Amino acid sequence: MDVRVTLAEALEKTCTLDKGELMESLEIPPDTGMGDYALPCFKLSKALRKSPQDIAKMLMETIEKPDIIESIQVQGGYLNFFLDRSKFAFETMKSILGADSGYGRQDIGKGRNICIDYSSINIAKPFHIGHLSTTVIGNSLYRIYEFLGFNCIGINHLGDWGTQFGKLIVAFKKWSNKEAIEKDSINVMLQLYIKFHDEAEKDESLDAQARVWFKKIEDGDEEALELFKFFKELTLREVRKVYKLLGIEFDSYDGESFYNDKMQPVIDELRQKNLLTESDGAYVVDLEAYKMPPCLILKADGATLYATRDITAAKYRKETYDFHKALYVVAYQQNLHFAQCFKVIELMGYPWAKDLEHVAFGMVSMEEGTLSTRKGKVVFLEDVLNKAIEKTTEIIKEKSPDLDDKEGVAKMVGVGAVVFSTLLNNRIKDIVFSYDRILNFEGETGPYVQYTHSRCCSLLKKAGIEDFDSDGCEVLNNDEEFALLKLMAAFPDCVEDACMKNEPSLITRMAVNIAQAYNKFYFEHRILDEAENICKARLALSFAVRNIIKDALYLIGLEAPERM
RNA sequence: GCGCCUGUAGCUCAGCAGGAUAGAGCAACGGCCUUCUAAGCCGUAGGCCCGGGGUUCGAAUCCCUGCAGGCGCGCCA
Repeated sequence: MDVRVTLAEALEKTCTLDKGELMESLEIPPDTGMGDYALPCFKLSKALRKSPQDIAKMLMETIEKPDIIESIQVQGGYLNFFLDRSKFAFETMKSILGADSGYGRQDIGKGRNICIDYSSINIAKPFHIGHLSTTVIGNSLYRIYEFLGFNCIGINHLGDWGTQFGKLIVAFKKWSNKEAIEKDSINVMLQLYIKFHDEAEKDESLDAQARVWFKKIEDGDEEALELFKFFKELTLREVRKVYKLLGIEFDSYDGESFYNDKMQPVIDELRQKNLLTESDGAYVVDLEAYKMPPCLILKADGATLYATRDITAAKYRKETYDFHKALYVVAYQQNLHFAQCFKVIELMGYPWAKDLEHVAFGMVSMEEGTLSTRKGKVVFLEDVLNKAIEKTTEIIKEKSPDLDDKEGVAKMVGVGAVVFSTLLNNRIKDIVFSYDRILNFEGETGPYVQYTHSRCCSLLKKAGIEDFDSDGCEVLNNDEEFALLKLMAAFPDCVEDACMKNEPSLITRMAVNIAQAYNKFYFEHRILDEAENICKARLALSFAVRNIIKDALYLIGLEAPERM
C-alpha cells in the first residue's frame, strides 16, 4: 500500500497534472500538525490563472477522498491531507507482517548479475583503517542488491603484484627469516616495509635490488616465486581473520597477478582499433577530445599499468559474469583513473561501458595527518575491532553481568559500532579517524540500534507470543505509534533509494530513525500491562520493529543481538 | 594553472531532481530507574545554512562568481 500512489490517482481525476507529476509534487509537510501529505498548488497557479489557495480549495471540493485519508484541509497554497491513523496502522502492519521474507525485499533484480569490486587489499601490506570504507560499503551494497533480487559477485581485486614484493624479499633476506614472520606476520612484514624505506633513503642500491627480485618473480624464478607465494598466503591468512570478524566473504580473489597473462590481447585490440598512440616512448589512449589527460596503457619499457589491468579486468568480468552493472568501490582519489578507463572501454566500442560505475568515497586520515604505511603511521583494522570488542566487554560486565554469551555479544556490538560509524555519513565525506568517536556507544550508533532491537526481543520473549497478525492493529493510533509506523512504511523505498544511489548511509539513518521512534514510543507507553487488545497490537508493533531493524542492520553488515 | 569534490549549531553530520517555522547525535547544563533492558527517555542552551550576485510566487537546495579546505592532473597503484 502506497499512500502517495493512492493520492496521486485520486488527484489525477480532478486536475490537469498526470500521475507522475503529482507523485513528484506530493510532499511531506515539515510538521505533522500540517498534515501527513501535502500538494503545493503554486505551479498550477499560472496555468489555471487562479491563486494557489483557490486552486487548493477547488481540488479539495472536487477530489474523491480515498479511504485512507481522514480529512483534507487548505492552508495557504497547500492542500494538506491527514491520514486516517487507524486505517493506516492496519494497512501498514498488514504489509509488514505479510512480508515473510522481509519487508522491503523485492525481486526487481532477478536474473541480473552485479559485480562489486571492493576491499581490494594489497598483499604484504597491513590491513588498516584506510581499507575500512571500501570493505564495509562494498559489503553493504552486496547485501542491498541481493535484498532486491540481484545476484552479486563480490570481488576482492587483490593488489598481489608489483615492486613491493621485490622490496619485501630484499628486506626479508637481509633482516628477517621465516620463523619470525610465521610468528607475527603482519607486524614483521610492516616493520620490514618501514625498514626498507628507511634504508633505501641511505642506500640507493636497495631499490635496484628490489626491482631485480620483482623481475625474478615475473620470470618465474623458483626461489622468488616461492617467497612471493609465502607472503601472499600469510597476508591472506591474517586478513581472513578480519573478514571473519566483519562477517564478510568474497566470491572471487582474482587480483592483479590473475590478469598478468590476459592483458596482451587487450593491448592488441586497442592497437587494432587505432586507439593507441605513441607518446614519449609510452603508449597512450588520447582523451583530449573528452577533456581528460591521456590514459597510459604501456610504459616506455613496455610494462603494463594500472589502467591496462583495470580495462582487462572489466572485459574479463563482462565475459565471465555478464554483469548488469559493475561497481568499483574505490576512494575518490581515483576519480580520474576510472573516468579514463570507462571512456577507453567506451571508445573500444563496448556498449556496456555505461554499466561501469565508480562508487567513490572519502579519505580516511588521522588527527595527526595522513596515514603512511612507509612511515609506520597506520592503525590496524584488527586493533580497532579488538579495542571496540574490549570496550564492549567492559560495558557488558558492568551493565549485563548475567548475560549468557558475553563474548559473542561483545563481538557483535563492538564490531558493529565500528562498521556502523563508517556507514553513518554519506560515503563521499572524508573521515578523520578517532577512537573517541568510533568507541562511542550512545546516540546515533550501532549499539544504540542494536540495543533497541534487543529491547524488542526481550519484550517479545517475556510476552511469550510467537505469531502476530494485523487484526486489531487499528488501535495503534497515538502520536508515537503513528510516527513510528510512518517511518516503517518508508523502509522499502529507503532500501531502493540506497540501491539506486549506492548509498548505504540512507539505511543507517533509517535504522537510527526507527530506533529513536521506537524508544520514544517505548518510554511513553506501557505494553505488557495494558488491556489485552492494546497489548496484543503493541507487541505486534514491536515484532514488526524488531524485524525491520534486524533487516536494516543486516543490510549494513551488522548483527542483531537478542540480548545485550 | 586546469579538473573533480566538500563547506549547515562548539564538534560530527542529516536535509540538496526548489516548498511552509533549518533537524539529529556528541559535548555542556537540568530532570526521569520499587513497573516491559537508563547502551534509554525528556527539557535548556546553541544557526548571516562560507561570502556576493542571479533565476523563481518561493533557494540550505538550481545557475554564475569569489573564498577556504581536500583530491587529482604521464610512465606507482
